[in-house]
This record gives sequence, structure tokens and C-alpha cells, in this order.
Amino acid sequence: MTETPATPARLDTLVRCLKTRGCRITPQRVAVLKIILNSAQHPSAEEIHARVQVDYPMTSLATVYKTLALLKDMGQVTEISLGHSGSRYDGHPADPHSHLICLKCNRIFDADIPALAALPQSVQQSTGFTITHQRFDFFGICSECQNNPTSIT
Amino acid sequence: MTETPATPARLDTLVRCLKTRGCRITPQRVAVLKIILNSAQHPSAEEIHARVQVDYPMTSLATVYKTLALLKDMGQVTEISLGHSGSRYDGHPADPHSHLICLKCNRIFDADIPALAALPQSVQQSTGFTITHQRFDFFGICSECQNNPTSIT
DNA sequence: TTTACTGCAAACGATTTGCAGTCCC
DNA sequence: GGGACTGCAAATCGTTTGCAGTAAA
Repeated sequence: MTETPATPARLDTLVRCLKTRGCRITPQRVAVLKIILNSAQHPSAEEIHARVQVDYPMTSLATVYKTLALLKDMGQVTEISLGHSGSRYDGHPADPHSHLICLKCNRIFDADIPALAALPQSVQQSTGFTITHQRFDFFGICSECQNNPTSIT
Repeated sequence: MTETPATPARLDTLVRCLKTRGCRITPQRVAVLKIILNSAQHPSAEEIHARVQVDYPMTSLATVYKTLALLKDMGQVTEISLGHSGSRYDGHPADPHSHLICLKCNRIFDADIPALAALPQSVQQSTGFTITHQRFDFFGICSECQNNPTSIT
């Protein structure tokens, strides 16, 4: 279970990266960036939208999606598609990690499993696949939900 | 890269399992079962539908989805949701394996990676999560697509 | 005969797109 | 001032659902 603390330096990096692309830095966009970077819990587009609206009530969901698309494109955000109930967004794809997905409270925790680091390499050799990226998800019930009979969310 | 040969015995098992549930054995349903069991490449609902229609042209997509839902419910089929372009279906969830997903031809291959077998257990202990199931996906380009510049599909 | 299943069409829900107006740079 | 961005509403698209008719048991 890993905390993902806010990293102001990373926000600067993303802003600079956007500018380089010729993208403009709008308040809505910055708000989305901050929310994603500060979220350890991998929010959904709807959740991001709700949180942006606290500061910018006019912000539309479409804008959130467009910003997310941009970030995905830059490789700065990973989409965790869950099939049902849409996708969740991971603002820290750089260091590879697994996801622990709680089926009760729907939160997604990061897990650092060192053993997985060597895997792509060995799979690549044994299968002939050229592996670009991977995804390791564990589904189950988090420790909090095991203790509390009522869901937390 | 694993072949998944047809297993008539498994068809019988599923049919029996359905009967036990009070479900009826219709031609369309059997067709879907056979296609899933004989597919090593994890077809989409649309693909299954197209293949069923070869023998039963009247079959609707809704029926395919309903049968898939039934099989998922029985734990006999796993849904591999890819976010974009819908889900794919794995008729061999019993023995746990990873998926090698080719980003070019969109085929999904099975990979048996022994190292992963012990993972759930150890993750469970180190995180306090109760893990019910997991999913290991490797994304990249399959060896065929690396050799052929034109996609195969 | 019973009632689960089928096919159709309409509904759904997350995501996307087109467009006219806005406002970063 | 120009063009990227925004917000809105409509469009998409895979999947689900409701329902009247059909057929497995």
C-alpha cells in the first residue's frame, strides 16, 4: 500500500511539456493536472470533473476528457479501464507498479512488487513478443473493507 | 505462446453445469460454448456472433451477450475488458495465465509464467488485501507482426 | 404445458466529437 | 489577433434490457 504524495516539481514538468507541444495552459487544465498528480486513489473522469468544479464550476466533463486524452498521449497518465463503470486514471505511470483493486470500496491502491520488474524482459525472450508496457491487477477486498462491514468509498 | 485445443470433455462439463442451474440447452447456446472453448485467440462478442451466424444465421448479438453473461457468472469464462473497442472473452480461466496482447493484430495469446503463481499469496501477506483473482497483461507486438509489415488480423 | 430463451428494438452509460464562442499567448 | 480551448449538445458504440413470440424439457 503506497502513498502517492503531491510533487510540485512534476506539475512544472507537465506544464512545460504541454507548452513545448504548443498547448495552452488554462485554469481548467491546471486543475485537472493537480488533481491527478495529487490523487493516490486513481480517480475516474467523473470524480476528476467533480473535484475541478469545486474551483471552476463551469468546467465541462468534455474538457476533462480532452485533458486526459492529452496526458495519455504524452505518456504522463495511464488509463486503467475496468470495463464496467468506466476507467480510472493513474498519474504516476513512470515507476511501474501493480494495482490492488478493492471490489467493495472501489479504491485502487498501488503496490510495489520488485519481482515484477524482471518479468517483461524474460517474457519477451521466451515468447518473441516485443513488450511495450504491462499491467498487473489484483482484485479483492482491502484490509479496511475486511474490518468494516459497511463500505467506505 | 500457447495453443488451446478443443476439449470436448469441457463442453460436456459446461452443458451439465448449465442443466444443473435449470438452464436450457439451445442450439445457439451450444454454438457459443463451442466457439469460446475452441478459440485460443480470445474472441470479442462481435466475433463470436459472426461465427455463430455461420451455422445459425438468425442468432442475435443480444443472445451472445446473454450467454456470455451466464458463463461469466458460472466462472467458466473471463472477460478481458480492454476499454477501447470492447471486451474479449477467455474460455479457459481455470488455469491462471497471463495475456500477451498484440497492439497491431489485436490478437491475445496466452502465456504461462510460473513465477506469477506465487504472487497473489505474497501480495496478500504484504498488503493485507484478500485477493480473489488477478490479471496480468503484457502489451506489445507479436513475433508475426514484427516480421510482417502488413497486419494479419 | 410450462417457462426459460430468442430476436428485435429501444435504452444505457461512458466517452467522443462538432461547432460557435472564448481567451491564452 | 490568431488559433487552441471551452462548454454544450448531439453522436458513438459496446453492452444491457424489456417484451412478445418461440421452443426446450
